[in-house]
Amino acid sequence: MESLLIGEVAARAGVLVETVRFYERKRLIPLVPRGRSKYRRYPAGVVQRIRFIRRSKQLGFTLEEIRDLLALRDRTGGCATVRDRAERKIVELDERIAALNRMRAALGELAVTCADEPNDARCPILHALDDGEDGCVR
Amino acid sequence: MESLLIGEVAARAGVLVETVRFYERKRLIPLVPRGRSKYRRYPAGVVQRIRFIRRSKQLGFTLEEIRDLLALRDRTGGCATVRDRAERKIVELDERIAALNRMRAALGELAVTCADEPNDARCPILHALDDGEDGCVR
DNA sequence: CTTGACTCCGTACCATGGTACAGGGTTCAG
DNA sequence: CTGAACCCTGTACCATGGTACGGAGTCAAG
Repeated sequence: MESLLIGEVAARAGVLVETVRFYERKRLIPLVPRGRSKYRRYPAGVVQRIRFIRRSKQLGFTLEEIRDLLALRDRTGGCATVRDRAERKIVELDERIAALNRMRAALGELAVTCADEPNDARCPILHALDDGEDGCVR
Repeated sequence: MESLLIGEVAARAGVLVETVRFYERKRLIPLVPRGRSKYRRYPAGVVQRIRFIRRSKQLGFTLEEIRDLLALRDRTGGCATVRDRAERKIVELDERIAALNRMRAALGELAVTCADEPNDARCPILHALDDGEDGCVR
């Protein structure tokens, strides 16, 4: 079976060579045997693995979480575990969405107030940022 | 008018002393005159300024954007400009929310499929991450 | 044999928003 | 006068996800 040099892997997966080495350092892709030279010799499957990483990132997983997902992918048989990870991530996404929605709503209200009653001497938005209530002391 | 030492400012604003110095380095709060010693002497208004920063952060502004907002706050009379910044930020928040919603929806679908037809040998989620369509070559 | 393209390693750097020292100086109470 | 508690500067470090670069080795074609 023919093996690929890192540049070929990177090109096929759509990432930079440095990124492939970065993923290796982060243990997302395995350390592969080197030939007589010190060149990495990748099996073709690594390209798929990197694409898996890309898609997982698009779904909001961090590299650390993806390492976990890849481990499940490697040891076939953990469908329920994978689903669990997906569901946890969904909860997290929902929380992030809710947080952004709260910001959005707060800022939307300020913008409306400001649009209704603009006041250069005492802009409603700046005023709210100055005096807003918040649990400041942590 | 009495002035405050940095520790007092930090305590009143609810941040660490290092954070106050950090904000000074980032030019979010002014360089203040020092006394006979080299201690910073802050006017009381700086506490309010730091709270302004905190609240702006809560609304999703970056420190760079907050620097901008503070400049508008300093030169009274830019209510329309402030509103413009707020509206741009709202658009950005909407985009981020939409992106997260897309991730959420995609992952939600995968989780449902996986819950309907779990398969340890070929988990629908892992399978989708392996073969998903995406514009890979950039 | 040389040249160009590729690879290697190690390290530094980017943004973001801080946090944590180390090794000093200052200030105030007792 | 001494010690605690504060302040100073400068630098390094944290996570996140890479990107860039220098200097050296390798490989294939011409």
